[in-house]
Amino acid sequence: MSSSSRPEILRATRTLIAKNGAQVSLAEVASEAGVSRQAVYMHFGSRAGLLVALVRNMDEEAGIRQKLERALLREDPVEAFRQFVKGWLRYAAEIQPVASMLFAAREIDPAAAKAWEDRSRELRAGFRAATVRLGKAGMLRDGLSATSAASLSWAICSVPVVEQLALDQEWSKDRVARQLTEAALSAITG
Amino acid sequence: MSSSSRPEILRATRTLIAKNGAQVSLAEVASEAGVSRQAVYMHFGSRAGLLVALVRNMDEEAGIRQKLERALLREDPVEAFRQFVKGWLRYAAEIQPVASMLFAAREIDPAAAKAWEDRSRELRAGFRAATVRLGKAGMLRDGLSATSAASLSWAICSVPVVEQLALDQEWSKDRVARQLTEAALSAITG
DNA sequence: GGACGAACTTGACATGTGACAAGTTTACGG
DNA sequence: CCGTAAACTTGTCACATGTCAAGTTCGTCC
Repeated sequence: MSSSSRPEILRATRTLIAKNGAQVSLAEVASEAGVSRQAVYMHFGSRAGLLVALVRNMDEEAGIRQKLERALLREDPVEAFRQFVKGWLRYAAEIQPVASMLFAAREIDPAAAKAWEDRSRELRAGFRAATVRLGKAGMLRDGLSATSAASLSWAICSVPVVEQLALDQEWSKDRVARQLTEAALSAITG
Repeated sequence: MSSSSRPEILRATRTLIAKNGAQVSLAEVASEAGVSRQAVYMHFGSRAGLLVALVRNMDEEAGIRQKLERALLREDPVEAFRQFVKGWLRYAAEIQPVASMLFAAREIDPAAAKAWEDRSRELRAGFRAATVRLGKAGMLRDGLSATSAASLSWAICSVPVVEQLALDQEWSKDRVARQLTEAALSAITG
């Protein structure tokens, strides 16, 4: 058995979440993937583990990391920040259903909490790279360090906010991305 | 049986959440309240129903609605917005554990989703009262209606953001409130 | 070709949520 | 004092998550 059913399980999960939203049981996933329920536990340990793996999988498929790193190469620090944030927000809107499930699972599952924490830290590091450059250009608000500005802008642009806005205003993903980008920029610059 | 055990169940829930966080089963709650598990279902219908009732209960106890309405009485629209938002944020930090549980429950429980939605609408109306006045004073950013500004600032000041920042930065509740207030204000004004 | 190990299956069990049915207690109005 | 209705109990069931144990089926290495 050289081929693992892991990718098949991930595919099945995505299909079912796309179809049914959060109401997806692991038994359904297993059935859709054509494996036993236990196989899911073998590969992913828990529901949260499956969601974490799914997010990572989507990250890689979208090449989001490279895209965001490329955004940071811009010379103008403001443009670098804008492109970075906009890139993240557009992607955030896409993964929102899965990310929200993970965010919710975090409440009761310590493993999910840790996974979310790790992911947050990574992204915050990206935001920080952008805010450090804004700081060097003397553009951050008084009393705001690059680190604090990174936390602040990251929190403002996090998945729950994107979700909330999408529901509230029925804005397009693009409109949400544009509005939040400008909001984050004004929030941390003078 | 003139006295209902409803308040007792709410009290027990609060106690247990304060002690154990989100890992609280309804059986534990019932036991702590000295009633049967079914009694909890009689009064609140579901786990989500219990959380909704608990949040409403805390709202009333804190008199948050009156406090926020009072903030809106300020003459200066900027000060009214600041006081309103700061008032909300300080309270949000207090109810954060319960509110986060409700937010998470929303993913799988339609009743929780609706309850959250209702609550959001109420608060957004408050934000809107503040942004309308900013709009009349010509202080909103170009292309931003009072309604959009309300959604935006409300999303930026929502419970998950408060939670994220508190975790990220280990800022005090007050510091989170101050930073987010200024962030929201800059985000919607020119 | 036979032993070994990884991937996977079947089956069982513990715990939590939520629904349902059939009782019991208690206050209260007639 | 009796009947009724609300509040509550006990007991049971379906279903989801997560864990454990004992198989089976492969490919692979010697």
